[in-house]
Amino acid sequence: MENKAAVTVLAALAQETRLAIFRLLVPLGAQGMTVGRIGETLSLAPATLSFHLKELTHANLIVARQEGRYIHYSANYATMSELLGFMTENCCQMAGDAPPSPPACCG
Amino acid sequence: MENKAAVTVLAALAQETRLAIFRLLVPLGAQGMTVGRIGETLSLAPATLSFHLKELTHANLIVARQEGRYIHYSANYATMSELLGFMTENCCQMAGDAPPSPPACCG
DNA sequence: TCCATATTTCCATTTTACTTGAAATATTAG
DNA sequence: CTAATATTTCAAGTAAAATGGAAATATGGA
Repeated sequence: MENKAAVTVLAALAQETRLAIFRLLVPLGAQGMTVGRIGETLSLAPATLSFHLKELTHANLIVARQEGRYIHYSANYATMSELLGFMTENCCQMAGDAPPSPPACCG
Repeated sequence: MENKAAVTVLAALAQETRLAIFRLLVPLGAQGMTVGRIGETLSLAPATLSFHLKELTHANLIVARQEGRYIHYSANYATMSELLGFMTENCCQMAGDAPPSPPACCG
């Protein structure tokens, strides 16, 4: 993952409503949840919800799947994993330099 | 780390200039870098840089240390580590439910 | 003290993000 | 086809973030 892509993913998660949506979807696996039910659960106006779903989709953090007349959104674990990889990489690359002590995130 | 704190940290990193500042500081360990040199390195106007340093400081991602008439900023590994913990926790808590397959970020 | 330099604050401007009602689109059921 | 429901798009308003010039503050050196 590059810098720009990381900013996109971070920006998508850096918003209370979107983080709530993502966290709601994560435990549900590939089945996900319909737009309507997400809106009910989090008390969001349809247009507001649709806006945030588009943001998360654009960041590739969630994925849409049509089923009947409903659309299910589910978390995309791969992107989350890539972001974690990017951040860990940045956090730990300094170990090669001359740091006073290795950062905690490097285990 | 709670949801709200996570949003603050994510928002601090979800901006190209701030992510660049943070990534610049990470390999330097506790010594960090002066404001002036950060500004030179990234070609930032003093007011712009100061604004972003404040944002990163508020998120507790960087720390200031005065040395002579210079101020050195350095990365705060602890916050980075907490954020990674928060995200991993969220990413992997679903393993207890009924997911089709464990997400990649859970190893 | 007085000067020079480093950094921040203030302020105004511009840009970008968020919200929501209403209209449009899409899909299924009858 | 028509009606009903799910979701998105449009448009317009409000709020928040980002930028940078100029002034203010702080620190060390002469």
